[in-house]
Amino acid sequence: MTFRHLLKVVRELIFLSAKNLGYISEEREEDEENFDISDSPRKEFGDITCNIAFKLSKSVKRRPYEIARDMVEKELNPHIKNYQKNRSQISMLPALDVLVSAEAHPAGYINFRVNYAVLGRIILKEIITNPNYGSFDIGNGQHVIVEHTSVNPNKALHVGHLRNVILGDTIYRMLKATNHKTTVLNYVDDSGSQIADIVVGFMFAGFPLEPKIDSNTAIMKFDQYCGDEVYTKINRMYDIHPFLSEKRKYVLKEIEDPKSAIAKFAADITLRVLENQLKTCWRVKARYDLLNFESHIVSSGLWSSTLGMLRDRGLLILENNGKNKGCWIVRTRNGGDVEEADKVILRSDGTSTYIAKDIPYAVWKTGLVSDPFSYRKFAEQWDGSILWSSTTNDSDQKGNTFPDFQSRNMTITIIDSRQSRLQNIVSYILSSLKPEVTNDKTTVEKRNSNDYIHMGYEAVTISAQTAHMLGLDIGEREFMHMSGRRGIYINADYILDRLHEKAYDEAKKRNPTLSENSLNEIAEKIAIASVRYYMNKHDLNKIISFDIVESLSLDGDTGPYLQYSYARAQRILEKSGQLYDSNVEADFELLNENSETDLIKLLSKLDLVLEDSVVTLNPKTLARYAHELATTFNFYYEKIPILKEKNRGTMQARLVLVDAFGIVLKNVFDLLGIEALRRM
RNA sequence: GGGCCCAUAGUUCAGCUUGGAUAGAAUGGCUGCCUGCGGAGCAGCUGGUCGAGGGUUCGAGUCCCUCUGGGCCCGCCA
Repeated sequence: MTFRHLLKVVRELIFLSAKNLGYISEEREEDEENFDISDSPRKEFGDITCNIAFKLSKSVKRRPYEIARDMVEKELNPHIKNYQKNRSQISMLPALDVLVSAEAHPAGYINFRVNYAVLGRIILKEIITNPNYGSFDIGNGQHVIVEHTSVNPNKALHVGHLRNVILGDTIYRMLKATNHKTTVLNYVDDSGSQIADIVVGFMFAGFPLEPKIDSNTAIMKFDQYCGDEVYTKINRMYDIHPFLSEKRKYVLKEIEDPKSAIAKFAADITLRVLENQLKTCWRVKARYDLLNFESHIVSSGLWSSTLGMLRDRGLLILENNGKNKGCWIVRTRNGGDVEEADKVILRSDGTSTYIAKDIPYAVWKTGLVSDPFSYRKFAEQWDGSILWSSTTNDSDQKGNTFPDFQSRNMTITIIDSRQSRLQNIVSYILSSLKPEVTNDKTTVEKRNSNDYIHMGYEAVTISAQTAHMLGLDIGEREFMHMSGRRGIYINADYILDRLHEKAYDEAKKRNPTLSENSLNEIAEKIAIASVRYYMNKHDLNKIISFDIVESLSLDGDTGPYLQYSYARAQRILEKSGQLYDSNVEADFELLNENSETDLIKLLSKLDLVLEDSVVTLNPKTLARYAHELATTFNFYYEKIPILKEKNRGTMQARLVLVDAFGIVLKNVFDLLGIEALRRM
């Protein structure tokens, strides 16, 4: 019995009442079901509110208030008062005793009041006894592929990448909690020109293979060294030293041949950078199931077989005229009303464009081809799971049994919205390749719209203030876009380290006797919570203007604030010692303060919130809920004494509430990838 | 020129999907609250022509249209 069930029961009750009074006729049932049941915006309007009277007033030709009053007096209140009699008509009937009354508000709403003694008893008991409270079945075991991160392996992650990693990992956690089978992919573009840049830097521009170690600074991570030093500098050197540009072309060509010495060197570098990048991803508690290497798409034959398939279906066409003469292209003006330029897939010299490898990859993901890859174990991750890697060397997979990575249900690709156009093209190609299921229209519609989802989000930019701090001139602009090539970005580990230091200082102030180890452990968890909450709480369609000063704050609407409210609750439970026994029945009628019933109501909404977040693929909703939980509890904490309460029964009931709050918040933490702390 | 996205308090953002009752946080500024369950907190004050103009509606921050300002994309770059 959660708030979701409660809303459902109220809906049934309203619907039944409206029908009994003739407001809704049998034949128009479907149209008339379009009314809202939701929680009331303000306490004085009760707990649950319904706008059906507004919706009916047109067809019934009476004023909303009259309809509302009629329903309340003749049907709703009698039902609520005598709910026992109506067992046969209303399902889930235990819920009816959760309602106290209905009333018609002069504005036209029907407002219901909830019996918190009953709701509290049901919901708190459920929370305390069910460790998975909040998780429920939306996915029905459906297999969903989530691709995220996919950072070119020539640089360290910056805060923009962090948004991708964290959003992706949170989506994975949400899907898992709602009974989806999940496979998380990380695509490694190991054959692009950015790799060539690094190789040129090492082999022809004299960059040492190991970063220089300053006497007083820590060793620079290799991925950071490649990105900060080699990549940005080599890009400036091309203009000055034309011979390096020549070398770049040469390297690019050599990389294509897996047996060449340069290809092997490039592969070593790629692997080293990748391992460094993964450390950062793992640090923020992301995890993956599989690494897909771009080069394997070619060497496995997936590339050529997909090309063949596209040609056979007439999707890939050799252009004979115009500016694209001699290229193999996809005509992207689908549907007729959108006029777009055709997209070149193969250049006239036979080489492939940037989007090209995305197509076979998407085809592979959605299971439109049988799996051409072999797999090997790449690493064991922090959560104990195996990270696999694609390989084209069959001997690698000897004795390995690996999961089925392809999904025939749904794939979600998380890339920032600058890639929207390309993702639309990929999606269009996939839907054209898909076997038609013409006998079931809804299936076709559902498949085409839901199968391949691009989850886009806006970029993380550098705020004006931070840009000034970094000595960047941005004129009158309010923010500045990051650029890997130009070396304009804020390193992810750098931000995490600063947060760690700050959290360490704060924790030491409060816990002077704790060991260094414990303090560092706490500081790290606070740093991660801070950055994960920050990335999750923003709207996907909004640019994040990243400000270093503001992002280092540990107060207010931040991850640490959430952790703090959890720690407070745990300290109460800890101190209660023998006084609290979660197995003992409590008298929940004693929880009648507003601050208590507000909290109970909020706790009962977790599954509603989770459902909303999953259906709309929007972690923000969950993050906001976590914050609301924390503020509601903090208010309660300040206002109501618990351990100092004289009445043992009241104390017991309050302790149950505190315990339940902790469990719910921790479950939300698990979804957001934040660690709960008992002490900080 | 075409497409996508954004505009709400000094600042950073919720609320818009599904229209409804007095537009919410955080932060900043000012003011209170620790011998009390942890002050990484709580309370109060301050602060809003919801970018502009039309339209739909009994009712628009929310839906539709136009405009303005800003960002991104539109390559045989990646």
